[in-house]
Amino acid sequence: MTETLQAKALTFRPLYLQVKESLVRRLINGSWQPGQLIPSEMELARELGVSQGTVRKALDTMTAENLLIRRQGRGTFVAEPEEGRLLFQFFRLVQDNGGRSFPSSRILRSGPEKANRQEMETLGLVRDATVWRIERIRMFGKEPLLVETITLPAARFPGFDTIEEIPNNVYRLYSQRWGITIGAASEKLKATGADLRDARHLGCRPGMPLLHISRVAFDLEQNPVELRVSRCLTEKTHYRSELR
Amino acid sequence: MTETLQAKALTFRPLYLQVKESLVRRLINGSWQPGQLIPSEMELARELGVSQGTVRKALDTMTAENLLIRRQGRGTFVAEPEEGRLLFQFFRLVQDNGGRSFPSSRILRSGPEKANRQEMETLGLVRDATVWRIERIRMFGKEPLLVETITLPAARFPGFDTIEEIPNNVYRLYSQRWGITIGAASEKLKATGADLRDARHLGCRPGMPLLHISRVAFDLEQNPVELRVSRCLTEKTHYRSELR
DNA sequence: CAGTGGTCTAGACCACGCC
DNA sequence: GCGTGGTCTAGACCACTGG
Repeated sequence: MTETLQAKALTFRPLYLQVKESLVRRLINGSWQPGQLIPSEMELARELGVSQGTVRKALDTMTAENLLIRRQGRGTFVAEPEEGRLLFQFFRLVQDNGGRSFPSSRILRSGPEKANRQEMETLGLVRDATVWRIERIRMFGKEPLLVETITLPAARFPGFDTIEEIPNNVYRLYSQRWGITIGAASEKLKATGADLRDARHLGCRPGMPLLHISRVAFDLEQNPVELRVSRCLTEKTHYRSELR
Repeated sequence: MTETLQAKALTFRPLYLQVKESLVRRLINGSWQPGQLIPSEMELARELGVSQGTVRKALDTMTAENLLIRRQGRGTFVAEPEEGRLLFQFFRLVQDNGGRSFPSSRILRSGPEKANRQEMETLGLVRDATVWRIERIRMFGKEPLLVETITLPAARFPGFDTIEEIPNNVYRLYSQRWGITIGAASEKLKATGADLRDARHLGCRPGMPLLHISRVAFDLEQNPVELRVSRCLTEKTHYRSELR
């Protein structure tokens, strides 16, 4: 770290941010795997040639971003994509009765396609780029909850078409198979009426009000890597948003 | 602060949290007003008999909760309810074209009522408690955006009925008139069809899909103080949710 | 009991805003 | 130039975990 000391007053970057980036790089390039115990503050401080306090500040900001989990007396661990509570970090649909179970999935279609205009724009693709497009229904027990379309840039997910069975938890798959960690997402919500396809899949009448959620998910480097459009029944379920 | 040193190993509370609570109390009881410059870290440290670092940690957590705004070189200020960006902390509706202007309001009705079941439960009221209920339309220019009902416990907002004109920004009113600062809110979103009343006010057909948002807002002590139900057209507007 | 993260302190220097 | 918050360091002690 000492050799990267900045020129004074120009392009000042705090040391702890440089440390943080160096550590995030280890997450990105996979040298630190999800669930793994990382070295202690003292070890990292020695290794990087900075004080323990500076390492701590870097680790604290990463913890605040849900990249790490710190446990007093045990150590600092790489957060697992969608484990435990984190499972619900990106899943905001809650049953009205308070239950927060996780819906199962049934794949409708899956395969390579040409990106449409919306996909090109949100995922930053060139014209006619290939994407993997997955359509599935998600349900609580036997009750259909939503139908969704997931779009992935084929270039970032090579060999996706060779996956034998697409799991319910795809973020975990992205991490395990391609080392892609979803760090943030941005959702746009609208109310819309069910079209004929929605109605068929969800077992409702056409025109039924649906919650339309379009999500762009970003990797640790802030690149958009997934577009997901969900159309959701909200008779027994709602979307929960906490404003802080 | 020294006289409140805790008994060892029992009910351990970090010093900086005690400091934080002591400072939050100044916000609650109004001795620090919105927009005001508060004493510097050094002054607070001296006054409370702790180190500057401990004060800093307290101030940092309060800043993270949007209670304070720190500006290097200038000082630390009490956040103004719904000022600048904070205006949009609790306003998640964005125009599809990217505009984030703030809709105007037209009051439909306003007055005292008996709390209904939902209001009793979410606001923690006794049976037949009096509430203020305000109904209004909000619009971008001449285009109706939503109709909403705001419910306030009369006990927490004495004299609300004497307000000559209810402003667009009610959170600022709560703060100025009753010293009640909204610190957090929780929203439940559903898709629903417009009823006859919605249709009349919003100028749409009955059955039109609407975004139904029901919000409970909390003061700095985590008491629920406002229930707000909004029914929103989403043809040119969407609800934005950032997942981090 | 050793090792980890969590808290607390004290002091130095830096970047920023304002006069 | 001065005062503010922001960074960085070093060291001490505390609370928690697991062997």
